[in-house]
Amino acid sequence: MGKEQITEEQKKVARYAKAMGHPIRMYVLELLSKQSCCYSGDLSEELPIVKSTLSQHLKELKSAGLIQGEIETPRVKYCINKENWAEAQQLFKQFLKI
Amino acid sequence: MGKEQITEEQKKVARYAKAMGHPIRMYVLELLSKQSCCYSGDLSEELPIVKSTLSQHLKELKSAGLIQGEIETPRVKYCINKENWAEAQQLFKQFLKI
DNA sequence: ATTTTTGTTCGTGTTTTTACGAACAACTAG
DNA sequence: CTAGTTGTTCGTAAAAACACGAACAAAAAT
Repeated sequence: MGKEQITEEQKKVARYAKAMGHPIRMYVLELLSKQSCCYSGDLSEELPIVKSTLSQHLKELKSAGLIQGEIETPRVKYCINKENWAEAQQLFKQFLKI
Repeated sequence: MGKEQITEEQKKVARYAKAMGHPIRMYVLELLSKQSCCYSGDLSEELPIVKSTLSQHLKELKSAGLIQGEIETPRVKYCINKENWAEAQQLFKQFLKI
């Protein structure tokens, strides 16, 4: 077994891909990438999961850097993290050669 | 909590993304998408994992439909699954709007 | 000062993922 | 027939992902 050949870029794409690797999270990302923002409650109404589970998925997307949350008491407004979203677009574009 | 709003396309992209969601698998996919084919042994030499673990990752990629293996005794030649790779390209392109 | 609203966090349990080494399978070479 | 080569599968273990309900937190409304 040789030395590590895996690049930082590959790690980054893998990290983003992992965050995208669940239907619920894909749904959220697709929605946010279209309209840029929404409230957690709106998602909760549409999706077949309890709010605590949704909260976990949003946390996962946040920790991957793909979204960000802003408190607007008593609600939380979630938006695409534009900077990282752009990076993800770029990385996937390169990777997929599209 | 409302009805299931998640589309089949979102499930498909999530499935592909999940398969891409590990650095080792990203490495393999990127290599195969460039040169179309390679032997398992070549990968094993380059990557910092034991062969059984590599075999598991290849199995995962295969079950996601992104690669396919062909026995060339005593070796196994792995290639991109062109049809599904094209579908993945298409789906990500749509999803990322790139 | 309560109650209500909106989400997060915590505790729990189940399932899946990841990784390793040993054992096995299939075919070739000596 | 016995080595050797190349990968897969099996057995195992540890970590992470996923989902739920209960409890909690923060601010607004009554």
